[in-house]
Amino acid sequence: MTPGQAPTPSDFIRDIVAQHVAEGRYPQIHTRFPPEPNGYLHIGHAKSICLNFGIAREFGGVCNLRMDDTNPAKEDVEYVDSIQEDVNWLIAGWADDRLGLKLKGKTPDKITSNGKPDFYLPPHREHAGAQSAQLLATGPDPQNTGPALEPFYASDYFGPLYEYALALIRKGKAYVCDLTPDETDEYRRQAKESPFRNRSVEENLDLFTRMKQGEFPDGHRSLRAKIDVAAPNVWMRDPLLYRIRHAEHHHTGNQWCIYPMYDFAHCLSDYLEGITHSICTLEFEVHRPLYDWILENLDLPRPRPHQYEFARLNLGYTVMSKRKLLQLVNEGLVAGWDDPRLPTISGLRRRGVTPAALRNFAYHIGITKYNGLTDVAVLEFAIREDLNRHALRRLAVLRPLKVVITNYPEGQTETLAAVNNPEDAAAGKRQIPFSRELFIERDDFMETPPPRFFRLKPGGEVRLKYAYIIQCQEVVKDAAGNIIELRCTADLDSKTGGATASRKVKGTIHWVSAAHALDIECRLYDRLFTVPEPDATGDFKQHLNPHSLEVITAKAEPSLREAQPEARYQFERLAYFALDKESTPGKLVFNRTITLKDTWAKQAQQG
RNA sequence: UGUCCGGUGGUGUAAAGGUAGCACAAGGGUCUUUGGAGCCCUUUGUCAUGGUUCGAAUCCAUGCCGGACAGCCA
Repeated sequence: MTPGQAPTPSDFIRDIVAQHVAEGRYPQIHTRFPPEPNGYLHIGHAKSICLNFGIAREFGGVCNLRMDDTNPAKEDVEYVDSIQEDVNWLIAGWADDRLGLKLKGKTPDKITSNGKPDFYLPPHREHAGAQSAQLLATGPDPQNTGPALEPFYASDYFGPLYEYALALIRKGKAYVCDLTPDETDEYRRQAKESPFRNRSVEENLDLFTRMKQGEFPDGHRSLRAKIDVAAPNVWMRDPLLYRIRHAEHHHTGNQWCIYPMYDFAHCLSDYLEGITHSICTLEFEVHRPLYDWILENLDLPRPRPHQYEFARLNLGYTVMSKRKLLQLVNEGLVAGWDDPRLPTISGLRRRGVTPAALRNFAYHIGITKYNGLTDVAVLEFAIREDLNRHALRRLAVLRPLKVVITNYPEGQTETLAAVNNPEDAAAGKRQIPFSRELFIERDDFMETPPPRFFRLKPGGEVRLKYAYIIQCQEVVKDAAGNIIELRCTADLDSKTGGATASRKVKGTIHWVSAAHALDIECRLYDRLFTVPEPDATGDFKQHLNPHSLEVITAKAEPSLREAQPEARYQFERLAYFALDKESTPGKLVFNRTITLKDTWAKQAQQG
């Protein structure tokens, strides 16, 4: 969907935000997108990005990008970098002016709000529009004197978070527990109080300080909220707030050996940044009472954020969990996180899917609390819709069959005008060479065709796109009986402007001039799995599609030599393609993004 | 098992007590120098049973079905 003409989406979360805006509840709407840097972003994250940035965009707000990095064991800067790149790519030209960033290295300010001590870290205000996206993607521009910006990091809040933990202890609302992990689980299951639950404030303070100082090994003590061990919601049964991890953190190094849990860190990170609407997926619904409890039990002087949940995306014929994606990558079942068969944002990008198509997809699937399975056809439609409007048309033959035009002079070449995009007159025209020897698609010829086969057959006529009507006179075979060449005659008056140009023939096929054709590598991708729900039962890997990638050498019209990485191409009558990052001038490599709809294939299949 | 959340054509989503609509998919037609795109048409739905009401997808009750959670992961 092109920016500006997109209809404004409507869903239950936007309804809530709209109501808050109407009530004037907040000076500005502030959302956030908080991935954990422990894997690459996928199309499910794209849904969330479109929601959070979309809301910021539609209601004049800001959306912070935040690394939710409270677990040093799983996180890595590689992921931080990829997340920034993917977010930047997806929102560029659409919501990049809503992107909330902060000055590099900045941590929350200790301020006074409404007469009380407070911590606060608002987005840097000076950045605007594409500049911020640029900074995010590539770091500071040497020509730009502006400050370097970076995303927010939950790990930048470890200091304030520690203070909040202390405050909870002082209020008698948190305690240090010596139970082992297994014991803790068992006690919680049985709704039993920890024997350490009623330690004095002084003892808790002492123990927690010593936890921080590194006196105890991993797992030997934890900080727990003192709520209700018999609460029906298990998350309220004295949940852990802090655990001991003697591990190096990608962002804070060796500064800490205690790390806050998600529940403690997330609500307070939202608060610190001034988030108004904290939107997450359904699995956090049962955590909401805890989210609220923590914020309510600290004396926070500014308005508290609130959490809202929506259903995560499930898409047919793929897997979405980071664990499974990581497994595919680590076991070499795909060629890295940006393998074009993966539903990762980087994979989709490499495959040739555009940000607009992804945003359009997000618009079409909507936002609800119903946990369903979205048909891949919806994604495919969104991709085709965008590519159809913008892709440049080119002629290429994937599986070549030689054709000789016997009445066309040997050695003669002429150039024919071809339309770049019938959907967009402004895309102009290009020249393509024609000569006596051509390649056509093997599929476009059948010696004994079924009824309604409108392509070339012995004695039959067909239009060569942008060129002549030809008639097949002779089928040449090798000793084994394979068709190796077709000898045809052309109606030399039938090209555009000619006497017989308007003659009606049923079929039109694509072609390339043999002498001028470029050899290009085409990577033909198909769905990664053979079943709609690979992870429904058993091992998802047993459903991998063995034919998810086929590499072929195709023959292409010479203008493709100038193919651009950011451009999209439609090889007419076949599919959309985009240049792969491994392409070089000496060896052009194209990824098939998606095939054209093929009603003939469907018809042929049905018999 | 407990807690929470859901259930509208094949799929995804609208309808805030008043004509069940949209998109994708499927089928048919039209057009076409892409069997693409476009345009037109068609099929298919409120989980069940009661209740409230002039009127229920919507409110209430019960039942049924599905999902999430029950990590010192997020």
